Amino acid sequence: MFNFAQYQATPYLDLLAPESVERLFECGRRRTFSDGQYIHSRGDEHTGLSIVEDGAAQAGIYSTDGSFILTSFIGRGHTFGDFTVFTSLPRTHDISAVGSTTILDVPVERFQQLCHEDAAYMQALLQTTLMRSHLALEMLHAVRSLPLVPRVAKFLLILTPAEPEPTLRFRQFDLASTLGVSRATMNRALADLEADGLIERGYGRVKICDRRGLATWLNLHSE
Amino acid sequence: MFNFAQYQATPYLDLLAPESVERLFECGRRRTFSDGQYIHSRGDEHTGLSIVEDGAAQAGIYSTDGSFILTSFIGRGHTFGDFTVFTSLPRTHDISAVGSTTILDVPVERFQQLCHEDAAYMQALLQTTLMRSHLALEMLHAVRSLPLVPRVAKFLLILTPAEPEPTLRFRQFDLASTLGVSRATMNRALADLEADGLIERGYGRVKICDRRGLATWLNLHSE
DNA sequence: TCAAGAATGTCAAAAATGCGACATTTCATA
DNA sequence: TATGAAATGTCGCATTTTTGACATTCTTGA
Repeated sequence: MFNFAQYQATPYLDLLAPESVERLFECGRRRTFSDGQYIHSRGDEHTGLSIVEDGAAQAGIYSTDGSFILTSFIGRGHTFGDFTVFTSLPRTHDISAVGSTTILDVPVERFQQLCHEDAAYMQALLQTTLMRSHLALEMLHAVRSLPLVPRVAKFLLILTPAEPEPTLRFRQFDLASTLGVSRATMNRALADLEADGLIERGYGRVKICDRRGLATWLNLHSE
Repeated sequence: MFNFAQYQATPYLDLLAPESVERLFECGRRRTFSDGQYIHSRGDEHTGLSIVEDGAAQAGIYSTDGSFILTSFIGRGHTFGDFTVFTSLPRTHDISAVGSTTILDVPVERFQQLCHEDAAYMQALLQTTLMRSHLALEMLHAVRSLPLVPRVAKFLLILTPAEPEPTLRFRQFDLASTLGVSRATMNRALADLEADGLIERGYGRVKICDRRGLATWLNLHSE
């Protein structure tokens, strides 16, 4: 259910039976977005559960200086906006599409009704939420206790999607903001990891060459 | 449901109807702990949902150097161990009692059965989990984007319980580890906040004099 | 294909933080 | 109540990181 070595949560849709997914699809409204397009902003009052049907999305917060602080990568089958369904929180993050993306929006009342009819919807949501919460806590712990390079490694493992390719399409500037360090420092850390053959730096992207190898390296260097 | 100014999540028990709480109490086994006593450790395979019936607990991770990195304060009515019920994760944090504390342990199967009988148990759990997840993400964002003093302020707001008294019984050394800074730096930051009359430093404790004032101060200084 | 914009790689000076040390204060308890 | 242990307050000095700058490389679109 939870793959430690991969540092990735199981998508919501993968926790539901195929027929439940089918029913969910019937309740939602589809919207498509092109690469980089805004899906919604932090502070929006618009409620509802959103599901990535195809493509992917990024959740984070834009700073005033133009940098983007990434919080999570939302792959196919994952949800966002769950906060708005079960608490009275507004949207807490800026979400934008990564590649051509289809989002399924399920209105709050409709989703709550589904949960009422079949507890599996809520249980699956609780499961992904717990896993993602765990990952957030792991990031929090990393940022406070790990030295620079392992810290970067851990963030890369958590934030980089396994599918469709293990690449984070991010400028080093944004990656630096995401870790709370400067671009120069991030560059040095990435150079270190690249020297060990664990990642590859590209123009506007970082590729994890060997996910398992990086995880192993991290275990060796996190104590 | 969620008090922004207070940065505190609603306890699980407060989200349940009194009769539901009653039933839950009948399913669990009570254990009492004295101040500082271990409840369980990170890595434990022991499963089950734990609820703070009386007193309080701290969740965090012990470092090899003896410092304690606090992740959350678990007040009366809050749960922990939720990970073990709905995912296959082991215990992810070290938990210890704060003051004289009574814990209610509900076995996994028993709790799952309750959820099956009444969806309210799961919904309430989902709600607190989402709120706490939100707080974790806020801490994560703070640690990456805020300057030292506001960062300390935000952590104090999130980690310090409102009840029974707004005091964090922590050495500056541990507080420093929790924020990922040195004791000297923490001391300077606390001195700053104290000079503004927002907190009071004590021996082994930090007191928030004016919670609302601190929140207001934070809003002014977090951009 | 080429030029302009954008991102990376790198350096030196400045700033912030960590580290170790030590005096002082507070607390627990003998 | 006296004493030792524990925690705080502070001070230089060493180290790391940031900042700003600039050359280089890569990408995109005219």
